[in-house]
Amino acid sequence: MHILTKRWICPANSGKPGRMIPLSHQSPVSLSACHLAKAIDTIGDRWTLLILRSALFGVRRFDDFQRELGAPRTVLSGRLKALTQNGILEKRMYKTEGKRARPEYVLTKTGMALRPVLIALTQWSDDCLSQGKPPPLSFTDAASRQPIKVAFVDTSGRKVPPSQMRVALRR
Amino acid sequence: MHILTKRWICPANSGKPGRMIPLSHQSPVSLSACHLAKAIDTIGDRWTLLILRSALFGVRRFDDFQRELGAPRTVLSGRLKALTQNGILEKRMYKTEGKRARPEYVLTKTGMALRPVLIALTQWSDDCLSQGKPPPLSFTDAASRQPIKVAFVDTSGRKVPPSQMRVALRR
DNA sequence: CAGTATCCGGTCTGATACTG
DNA sequence: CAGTATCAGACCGGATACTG
Repeated sequence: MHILTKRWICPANSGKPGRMIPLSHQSPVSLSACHLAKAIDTIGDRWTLLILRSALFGVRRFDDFQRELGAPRTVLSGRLKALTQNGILEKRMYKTEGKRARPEYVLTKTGMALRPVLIALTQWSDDCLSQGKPPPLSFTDAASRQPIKVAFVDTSGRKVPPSQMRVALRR
Repeated sequence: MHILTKRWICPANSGKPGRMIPLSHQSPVSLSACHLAKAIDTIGDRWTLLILRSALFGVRRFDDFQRELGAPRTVLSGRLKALTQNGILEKRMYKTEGKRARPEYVLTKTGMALRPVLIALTQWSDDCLSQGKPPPLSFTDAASRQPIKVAFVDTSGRKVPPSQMRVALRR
């Protein structure tokens, strides 16, 4: 039916018709087999994303999430449970001197691995959504103090321009 | 109250307590001023994200989206309208020889700029969510044919390890 | 604190049908 | 095709209260 017969290639879209992603009537991968779709099912929800935002900023306690997000407690409870079950947050007991233990929700390794996603989203917002407003946060390299961006890199660690990126169906 | 008094620094979390993001009771940026929160409000919704997934794979027509996603037509209609109003999709008329014009929804430059976000999400899913299942898609450099990853880079285009990344509040 | 329980009005979802 | 119309039911948002 289309390009997929041999191998599915997705060039960059520069706005010029010739370089546009070719029209297709169906994605190359079914929703049920698509890893991206699975990720969307797991964290692609407004409250869940807002919780992850706060978590990346160091928020860990139920009432801190609740106060900051203004989410109904029942909803927050449900989302934290789901994130815990999916291995993105870990619920653990935090004990301080003299006080009794309290639960806290901490990002697991899997949860921390979402950082590039959320930072890429932040930079998209900085670049495309904010009309003139300067970004309140800056991301920098600890050593050089230069600004950091999210971008495509090859195996040697060199930046690859988006126009050079190709998507192919695994054989 | 916490680290924010001087400058807010967010080191990497390697799982070891000493390197964890410090506990905070509140994010350094209010929800209303946060660019990330704005992005979440704009596209942080299951159907919207699934629509963007299909759009990046070249789907452009109403019924193609509907068939692939199984979304209620009313919902799909609403999401496409919102994405168009937010400048992420452009609704335009596509005319083919002899047939009458039909509408199609094409990613704008702003929409295409979401590609790193969705590819980062795909790679997160590949790395953390898929139990053994190999990813159905591969992302490569057109020239070298090497695999491509989403990562942090500095201004010189060199990859920066996540542990070197710092977040600071703009003064 | 950290939740669970309950209630209510509203929006979203899902299914099906209908129109230009 | 590309939508709008309609409708029942689920889920959400907001409030408040209760418990360990």
